[in-house]
Amino acid sequence: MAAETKTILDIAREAGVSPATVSRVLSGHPNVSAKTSAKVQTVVDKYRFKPNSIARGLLQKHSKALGIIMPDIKHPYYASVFSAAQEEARRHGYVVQLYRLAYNAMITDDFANQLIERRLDGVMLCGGFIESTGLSGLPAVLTRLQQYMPIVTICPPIPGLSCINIYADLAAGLRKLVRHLYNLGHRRIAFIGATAETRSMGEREQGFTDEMLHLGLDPIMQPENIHTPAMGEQAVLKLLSAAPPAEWPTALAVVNDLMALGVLRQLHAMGLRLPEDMAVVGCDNQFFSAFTSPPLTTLDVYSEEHGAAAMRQLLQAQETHAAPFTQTRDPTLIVRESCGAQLDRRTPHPQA
Amino acid sequence: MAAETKTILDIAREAGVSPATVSRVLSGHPNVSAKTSAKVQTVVDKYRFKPNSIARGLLQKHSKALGIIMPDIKHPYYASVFSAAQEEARRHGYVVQLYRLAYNAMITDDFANQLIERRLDGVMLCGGFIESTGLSGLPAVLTRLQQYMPIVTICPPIPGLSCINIYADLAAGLRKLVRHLYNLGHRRIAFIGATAETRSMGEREQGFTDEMLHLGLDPIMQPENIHTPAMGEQAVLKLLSAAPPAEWPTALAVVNDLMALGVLRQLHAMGLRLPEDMAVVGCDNQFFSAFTSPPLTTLDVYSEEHGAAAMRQLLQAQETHAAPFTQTRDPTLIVRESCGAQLDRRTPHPQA
DNA sequence: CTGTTAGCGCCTTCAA
DNA sequence: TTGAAGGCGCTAACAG
Repeated sequence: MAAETKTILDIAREAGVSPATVSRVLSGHPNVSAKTSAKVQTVVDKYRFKPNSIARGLLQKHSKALGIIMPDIKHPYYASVFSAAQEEARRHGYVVQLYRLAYNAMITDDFANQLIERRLDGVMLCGGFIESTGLSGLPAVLTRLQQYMPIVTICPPIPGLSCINIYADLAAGLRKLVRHLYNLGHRRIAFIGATAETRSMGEREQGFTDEMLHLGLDPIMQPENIHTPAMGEQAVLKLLSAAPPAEWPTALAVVNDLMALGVLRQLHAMGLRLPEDMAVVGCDNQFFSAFTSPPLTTLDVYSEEHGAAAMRQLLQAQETHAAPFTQTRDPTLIVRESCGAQLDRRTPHPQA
Repeated sequence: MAAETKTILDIAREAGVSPATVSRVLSGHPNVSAKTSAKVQTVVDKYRFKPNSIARGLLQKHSKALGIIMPDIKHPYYASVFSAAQEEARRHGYVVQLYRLAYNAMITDDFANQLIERRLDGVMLCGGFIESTGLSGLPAVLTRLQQYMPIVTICPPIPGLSCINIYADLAAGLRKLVRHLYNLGHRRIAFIGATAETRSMGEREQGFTDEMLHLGLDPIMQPENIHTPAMGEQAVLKLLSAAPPAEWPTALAVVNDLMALGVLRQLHAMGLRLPEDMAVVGCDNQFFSAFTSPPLTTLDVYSEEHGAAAMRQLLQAQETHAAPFTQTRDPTLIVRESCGAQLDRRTPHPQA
């Protein structure tokens, strides 16, 4: 391929100038006479010459490439973050590279080395092992990586690591959700998908439990480590078969909208009317959440805004060695029909 | 950042050998004595030295980076393709960069130049303008790009362009879908989302129409250029308000599952029972399609398989200048409940 | 087995 | 305003 790619030297020769001059016109350097510039431009156009950005990068010590590390681009949450981040990077002349890191995979030294060898200009981390609560060398690896390039994370702050950090306060979000259900008359509320394995999931659970206790209610927990639609179905089955219908919760808070997909389906399959017989709320406000039946009440967690903001900070961190900081925001409650908010309030919901 | 990055020269000096020797141990070259190798390795480890892959690339004339061009990574179809392609590339030591190209945006010379300047080792194109049916300089731009790097496309073949090409035969898929509905007793079937703007969408429409005519039925078309859930809602509204209920179609074939999301919702909102009052089928078999209500009968189009296969071909095309070829496959019918296949066949569906 | 030499393609002083 | 020279960090001959 690229059979006989011309170099800046070829162009210079043919234009009868020095390579330095060609370099100058290529980069729009001011000190070139209009005549010389035109002469060079002609040859450049003739061969559609494209300077080798790799060679340029070698000299200027940058790759104009940023890494994005996430567990699964097929998950709509990550897709949103990635998409917004890519667009922001592009606007600044950078390309993004995706590095997949499985949900349960540690960032090994080898993994970090890849990023270093590629001389990335920065790295954005989102989800996956970054969120692990387990003991690990995570802060150490990232601190080392950070000596080579700026890092920004989209997740609750990592203890022991100081870097730019942006996230949605999911605990606050879950509190909103619980309060909302409470105001609708619900007293027996279950949380589906509880897990302490990752911090962002742990935060949801914490927010739920805190608010329940605060309201004097007994939190009903249905733990699950995996939050797929299929697990949502199973979780409902387990939860509801553990008690007689009279003792069932009247509302279900699901750890995320993806899992809620399965919850809704299972509830339908059991012949329950939604939201009359059972209210359901989710979290993440995915593209499909307005189109479930019934449409899902959920939490907007600003995936795109955070992806773009994180990228902006990363770009900025390269120039100004800005001090690490944490930025957080409370999710917004999106009320649709699955919570039953539109039901006639004069017929109060059956209470515990 | 990267305060005082060591170079191979520093390592060589400290180890008391030549840079060439360091290079050799780094790349596992055989001709190095165990003793020297160990000596060098010690110094390498001491400084956690990472060779600059950019510099290496400059010499070896490769970037070990591949470009993936698609319109919207948030769309689950593209996310699947991208995800599988990334994984395949990674396994071969390559990174992938995402280049977004809006649905209706032409691949300009500038866009192609970016790829060339980055000295990508190959490019994969999927969806978007690549699929445009309009007159355009598309083959010209891509043919030029192809002089610099191998190209593989995932879409129906582009007239005037010769490159590796992988795709699912959507026309054949739609024929399957229509026949399936026909066998279930449906005679009035509408196609929602018809458009000739892109070839892959045009193929779906063509397959639908062909099979309807073949069966002696009158194809009912509801054209739409945009295939989002929201447009699905509107399309149903338009279609059904154009005729009295007695003349409504009994089945709807929707151009893709995303749009079907809105179709299902609107049908629910109108109080129709699904699939009894109206059968619905989609296309693409997205992750959510098994969890709609009712679960959607659809077509598997091998997004992941094709993403991985395309990447494999791209990698291979670099070494062996393999001749361009086209590979296609018929989508698989995925029967779920939205088509009514599980309904009691003894009570035949109301006929036209 | 190891070192020397010569660049990869570009940019950036420094002189002219 | 322009050119010459040196080097970014690495590897691939070619000697030894």
